[in-house]
Amino acid sequence: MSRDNITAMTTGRKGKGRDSRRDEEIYRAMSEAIVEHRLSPGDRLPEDALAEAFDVSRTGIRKVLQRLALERLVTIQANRGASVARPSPGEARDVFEARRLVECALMGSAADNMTEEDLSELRQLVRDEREAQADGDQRNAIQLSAAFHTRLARVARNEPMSEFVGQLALRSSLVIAVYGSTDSVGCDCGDHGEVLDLLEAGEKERARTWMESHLRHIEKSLRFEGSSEGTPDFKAIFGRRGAGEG
Amino acid sequence: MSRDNITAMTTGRKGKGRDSRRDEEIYRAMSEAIVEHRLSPGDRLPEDALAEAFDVSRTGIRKVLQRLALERLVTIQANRGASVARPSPGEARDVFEARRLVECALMGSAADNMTEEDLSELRQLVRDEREAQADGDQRNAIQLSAAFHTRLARVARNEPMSEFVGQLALRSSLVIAVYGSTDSVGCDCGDHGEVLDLLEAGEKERARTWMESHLRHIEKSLRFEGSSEGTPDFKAIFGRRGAGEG
DNA sequence: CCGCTCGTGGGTGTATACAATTCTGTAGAA
DNA sequence: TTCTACAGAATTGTATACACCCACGAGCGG
Repeated sequence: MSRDNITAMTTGRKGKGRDSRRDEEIYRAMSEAIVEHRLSPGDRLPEDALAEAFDVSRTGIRKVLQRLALERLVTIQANRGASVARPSPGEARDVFEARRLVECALMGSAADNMTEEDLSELRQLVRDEREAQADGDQRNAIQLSAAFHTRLARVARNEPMSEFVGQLALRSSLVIAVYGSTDSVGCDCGDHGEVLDLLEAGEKERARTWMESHLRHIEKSLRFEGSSEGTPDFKAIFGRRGAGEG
Repeated sequence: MSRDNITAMTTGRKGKGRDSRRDEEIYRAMSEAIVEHRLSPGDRLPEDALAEAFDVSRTGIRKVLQRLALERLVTIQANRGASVARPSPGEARDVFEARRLVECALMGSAADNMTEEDLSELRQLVRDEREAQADGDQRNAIQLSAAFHTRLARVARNEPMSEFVGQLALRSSLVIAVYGSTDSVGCDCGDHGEVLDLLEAGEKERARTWMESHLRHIEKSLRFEGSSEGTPDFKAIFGRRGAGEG
């Protein structure tokens, strides 16, 4: 969809911010851009430029950046500003380990609480994701994959858990942006539809093991070579020249 | 990583805020006040008053309030300001269900990764908590109980998970503030030291079941009667005609 | 006497101004 | 030529000012 159109609509008049949901809009736009890899890890996020881009003052931008920082999608260094987070290999490992623990643990109550509406929405997401992959639209595919996991977690009807999974899924997109090979997203690690079949059939244990191996498969496809932690590795930065993103 | 010490060191000065970590300071002070029930659920948190209390401008206060809101410790209503969150019964259930899922799942790697230092710090927390309970210092006891669970989660060496547990523990303190009977904290639900013994002995499964029953016990001690969400139900408040209690 | 409308005040939402800090580029000296 | 020191620019951190919104209360009409 067109984030810019939405922005334009709500900004109809450039007057004062009567619209208190503008922050949320900006947050969504930025996190989506990060998840879809239109913003790459390490990219600087100057407040002024963002403020001008969204036609708000730095105040609003700062609020969003702080939130993104709490969610570990951006990194804020004191007096040096914000940039898109670049997860370390350790962070990457933690994120996927957490996902294995949490998402697998949720399969039970997901099977118990699955409704027709859940199922239909999830199957739609699977179709969209397949289509995106078929079209080679990696950006959409990544975003939809994360959306699937997040939506699936919501079936368990536990808000703290589903929110946590949502954050982990977002962070995973960052991890894949840094360490992922081109097909890390889900091409070769099976289809998300499979787990829906298992859940629909009430096969909780098999759903759990499916999710476990699914996440393990993604994690194993990551390539950690040559990225030292903490210090920005100029090797990767110089190598980034030619490729916008893949 | 050892910036906490720096924060503590710089705490002495109350002069002008050239300390850019003042936000963190304020955050800790406020969350601690909430956890220790010095601030009660529903209490208003006007920005001006807080700004004066901490001797900063509203800007800094707003930043902290937004963070606390993201962590569900305070509720921010548009144009109506912030107040200490008042978890609904549903939220309370979700929080404890999430804790059961997550904290139990962490027992395995906690047992694997437990070090001498972990153990000694945890045992110290247990001693402090016992002492607080013996002294009838409920505030400290609550805070220390939450600290124990948070510290224990850190043993699993997974930052996203331990952060999540930390947030859930904080929210639990709020839940107890609203629905807890006086002894909900931990008087009668066993001693935290027990799980340390189990973990030290490598009894993963027993540690898991201990944690499960521990959390279930706390949850069962909650009293949900008479506090409906949002609107206080005046039927229950004034309708003492039919109610046995009077 | 009760209900409705309008005015006022407390408090939040946003923008802007100013101070502090970091980074960059240049000039000078060994 | 190279390293260091300093100055300027750019960007963030913080405070303040002003506009807006909602709640409460007074005044008016039914």
